[in-house]
Amino acid sequence: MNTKSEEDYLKCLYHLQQGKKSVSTNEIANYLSMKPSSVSDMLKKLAEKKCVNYLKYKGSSLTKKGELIALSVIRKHRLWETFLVNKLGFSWSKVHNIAEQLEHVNSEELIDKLDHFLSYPQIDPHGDPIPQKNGTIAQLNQKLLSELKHGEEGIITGIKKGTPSLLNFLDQKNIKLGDQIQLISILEFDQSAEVIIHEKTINLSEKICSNLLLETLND
Amino acid sequence: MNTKSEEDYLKCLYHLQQGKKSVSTNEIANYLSMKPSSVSDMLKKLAEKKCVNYLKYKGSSLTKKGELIALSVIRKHRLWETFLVNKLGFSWSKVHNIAEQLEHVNSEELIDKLDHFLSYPQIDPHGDPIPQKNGTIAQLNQKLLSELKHGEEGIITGIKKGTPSLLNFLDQKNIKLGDQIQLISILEFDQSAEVIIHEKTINLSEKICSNLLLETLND
DNA sequence: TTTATTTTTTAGTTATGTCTAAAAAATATT
DNA sequence: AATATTTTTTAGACATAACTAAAAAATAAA
Repeated sequence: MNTKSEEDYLKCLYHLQQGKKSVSTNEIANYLSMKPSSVSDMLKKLAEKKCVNYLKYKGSSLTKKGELIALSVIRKHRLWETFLVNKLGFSWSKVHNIAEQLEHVNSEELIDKLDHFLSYPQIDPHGDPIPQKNGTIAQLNQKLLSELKHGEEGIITGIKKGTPSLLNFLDQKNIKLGDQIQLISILEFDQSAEVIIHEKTINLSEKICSNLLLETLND
Repeated sequence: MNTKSEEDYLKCLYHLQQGKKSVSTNEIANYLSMKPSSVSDMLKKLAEKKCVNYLKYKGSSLTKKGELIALSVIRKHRLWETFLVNKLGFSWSKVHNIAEQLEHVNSEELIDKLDHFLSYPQIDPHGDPIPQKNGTIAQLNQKLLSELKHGEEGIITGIKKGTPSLLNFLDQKNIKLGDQIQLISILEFDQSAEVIIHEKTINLSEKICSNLLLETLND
């Protein structure tokens, strides 16, 4: 098993590594609000555990083993965030710190059952993909609601052009960032959309659909 | 804030103190599987934080402050156990270790919302009372289902005389320890009972009712 | 009541994970 | 290419919370 601290470093490395081949000690220190000397120590330790590739003075990267651990922590984090928002009614923006704690609770059965309880979500309320148990993680696309195909679904992650009247409308309908939305059909005569949100079907005008940004799964 | 370790000691002291005025260092060490010397150190520390009354060589007890902390940890533990059993479908007997971890997650808002999500339960799946937010904790009674008043409810915590046919019947109806059950009415002609369990109303014979042990709230 | 036993505490050690300060390596500047 | 600057590592210190071993206090037995 890994300590909370080790898990935090691996997760950090995963996030910083995106696109690059290696991450510098200073970057990690900065991200975790720690001193570079502390980071050196931990990198040495994680290298011994075969979780990171570490070359003195040359930066570090996750091994396959380290990556799988990082993904499992991210999986737990994002499942808990989904739970906090969808089941407990937390707002999208207040769940991070709590999920930071919950992600370190150690029980595979707990996560399996939580995943089931949440109906195997693939995107968290921030619109980030939830890694699967086997470590695969979906690539997401940002799309407008108006660009969705019938049946396709996504998580609301932004508004293209946020006029007060649009924000007001969304607020009144209780449509928020992090909400899941599924396109059912588009009516021909006015291009308005039938969508399912909050487990209810409603109709949204073309103008609204072309202003709602979604994160969607790749097909 | 208190460390996980401090919380474990306070909780332990709460449990060991029931009925007594003070608890010996050895008892605590034994309960927590630690060496008495470690316990002495921690008691000194908790005494400085005004959480325990500690007299060298004379044993220790919780202060009011320490008791409130202990009760809040126990509250978290029992709410999480209720969640694990009632929402995630864990069996009664497998939740303790997970709740041991979850009880140290620190967020008042999380616990408030969890409490609401669970509909403010008063008894956990083991039949133990859940402390309220203000630190009050109900006294429970053990009763037979047949002794309940109309509308009264309880948690199944045992079977008086467990014949194979009774166990078989309960198993077949999926009635388990930790399940909540509410008495609706008793039919006059055969003394059988209408009860609500698993959100459904069913009828149980007098013989079954007089063999099911429940923990119930005091009136 | 003196001695033996048990309990508890103190003193010193260890592992984890942080820190500061100084040294070493890598990178940038002249 | 030599020097200056930045980055990274090493070395040593500290807090937490455990440990072992030895000393001190309390309790039990002779």
